[in-house]
Amino acid sequence: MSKQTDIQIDSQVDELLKKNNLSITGSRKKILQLFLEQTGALAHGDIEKRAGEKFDRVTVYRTLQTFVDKGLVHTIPTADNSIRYALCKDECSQGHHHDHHIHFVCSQCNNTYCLDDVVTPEINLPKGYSAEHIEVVVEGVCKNCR
Amino acid sequence: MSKQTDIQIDSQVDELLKKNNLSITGSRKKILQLFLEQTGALAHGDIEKRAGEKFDRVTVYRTLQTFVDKGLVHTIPTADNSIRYALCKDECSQGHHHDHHIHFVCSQCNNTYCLDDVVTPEINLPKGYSAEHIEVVVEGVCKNCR
DNA sequence: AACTAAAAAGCAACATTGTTGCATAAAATA
DNA sequence: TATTTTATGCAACAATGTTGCTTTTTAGTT
Repeated sequence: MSKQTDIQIDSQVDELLKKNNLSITGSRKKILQLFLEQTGALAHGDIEKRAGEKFDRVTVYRTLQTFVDKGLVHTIPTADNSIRYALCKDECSQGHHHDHHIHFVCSQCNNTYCLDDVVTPEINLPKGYSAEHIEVVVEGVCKNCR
Repeated sequence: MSKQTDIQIDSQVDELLKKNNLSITGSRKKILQLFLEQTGALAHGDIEKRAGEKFDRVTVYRTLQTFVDKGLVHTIPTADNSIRYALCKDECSQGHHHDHHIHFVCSQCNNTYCLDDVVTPEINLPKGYSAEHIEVVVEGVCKNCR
């Protein structure tokens, strides 16, 4: 994958927002850019920090919520009370989430990755339980930290 | 499984605390009792409510932390910023967690269950990643709500 | 049973995180 | 460019989590 120029990212951002019927605003562009600029997932706090104190906290909350509602990003549950958000891949934005990949949290660098090629396994539930969604989060050491 | 009397639960609580080298105090007994009295997992907030405003919030935080440290309870990651805590089964308290079961969150009643009989599956990670712990959370409808 | 050292609980103050209503500003549409 | 719709910023608030310190309770000892 070749590194994109700023201009390329910028137009990619506009396109993504349009595709999801969102008006193009400063905060949405900036936050979406943060997601595109890096591989892992971002917590609300990360975004506030990296946005460079340009946006109100409320705006960040509302923007993230909008992105989740529109299917642009998905949430990743954690055990430390800080939901992570990650960009959905192409298949998501069509309306139904393609949420069948697993997530990986590195215990060293604390980065969160979507392992898009690893499909969630089948789970055999006891009688009476029915599954709507399966979330798999693997904790360990990532390829950059070993 | 037959319903236990209060006295039975009470002595079970003392035993559990002793086994984990914890001094026996009012809040620890009460909180442990809450866990034993019900099947699912509890969030910090649940405990504050059910304890009947008897304990300081700080005490609840510290007690839960102690329980996690000693391996009496384990945490369950969620996507709504409210960590759930659940009692570990016997095998845990020996020192190393027997954390190979999956968790189930009911989208109707919002209860969280440990499905102790459902073992976490093997996950084939990409080259370079190594797993230390695998967490599986299934969301769906539980046997009481369908 | 009383004494003592260690540990936990309670309290107050604070820090962080998340929410709501409303006025203002910016974007989309005509 | 004017108008409508939508998003942002601000202020105030609510909820959640943390820290230091004093008082109380527990467990061990005499």
